[in-house]
Amino acid sequence: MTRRPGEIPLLIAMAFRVMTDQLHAGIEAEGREPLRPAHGYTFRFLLGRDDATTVDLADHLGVTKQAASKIVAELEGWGYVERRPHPTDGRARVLGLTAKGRTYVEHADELWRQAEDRWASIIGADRLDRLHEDLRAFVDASGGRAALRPVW
Amino acid sequence: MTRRPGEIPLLIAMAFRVMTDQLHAGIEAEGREPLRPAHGYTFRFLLGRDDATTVDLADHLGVTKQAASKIVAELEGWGYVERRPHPTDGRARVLGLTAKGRTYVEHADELWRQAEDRWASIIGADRLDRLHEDLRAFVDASGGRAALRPVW
DNA sequence: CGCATTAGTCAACCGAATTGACCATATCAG
DNA sequence: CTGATATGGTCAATTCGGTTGACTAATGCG
Repeated sequence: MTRRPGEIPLLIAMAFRVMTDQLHAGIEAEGREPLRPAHGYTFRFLLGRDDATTVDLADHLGVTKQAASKIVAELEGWGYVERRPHPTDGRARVLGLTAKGRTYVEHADELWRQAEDRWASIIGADRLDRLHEDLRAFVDASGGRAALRPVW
Repeated sequence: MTRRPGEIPLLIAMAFRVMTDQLHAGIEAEGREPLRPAHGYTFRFLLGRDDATTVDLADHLGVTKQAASKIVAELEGWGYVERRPHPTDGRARVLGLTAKGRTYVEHADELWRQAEDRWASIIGADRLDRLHEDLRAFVDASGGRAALRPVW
């Protein structure tokens, strides 16, 4: 088969767009704060670790600590995230999800599941699983953790 | 298999990042103008049609006509694109690739091929083909042509 | 102890988009 | 044919999300 070169990245960009748009539509319909993908990735990051600082988040997102700090401030203002003093380091603040934050993540997971299910219903769950593996393999092989950043 | 919900979009974003970064590295190494993804998509769009106006491009990219106009102006300044008067519509200008623009596209195709080959060498060409189909199926089923826009 | 490093903030700036106002040409209804 | 409306394009101001740079305060290693 002859793939047109450059088509895969284009399709990837579009697929990402479609999925996030679907999620975003779901969120907006609920009259929620204007949460952006970066916020979602922040939630997911904080779920995993309970000792993360703003600098850690910045590193994870692939942005400067100032930018990460802004994001955190926003989320804190909306009550999704809280900053607690670090137990041992007087300079640092430990980030954590509030109850509201955790509730939101569960809700978002449901929406993601729906988006993924839509895709699965088109190509089949097994192929979606394989696609998942292939994406993972490519990303892992390419330095493991690509910056998440704005994409153009 | 239990996929973690929300992981696929994350991986998609990362995969896109990785591919475009690889391409960008190739371009930059050649001391070329700072071409961005939007420029690439513009080239690809103009290759297909020879009667496109700035408004058409804006629609394709999913941005305002002002934004598209800036992109075109930039590309025109670098000699990749030219604006000719529209044969029948006195307001409009027809966009077209210059020889330099077409040469560039061929070159970019080569770089894309390389990026895709890298992926194929990891997961196998047949799986990449299938992945390509699956992306296409999803995008087509979701309104066919998602806006290309900034992705977060 | 002293000095380089690090977490975080404040402020200025930047790039790439947006909105809004506008002009000139096209198109359509009467 | 003419007048109203829609459309392609430009100019200017603003917005948004990020960056760079300078700084403070706490850390931790020699």
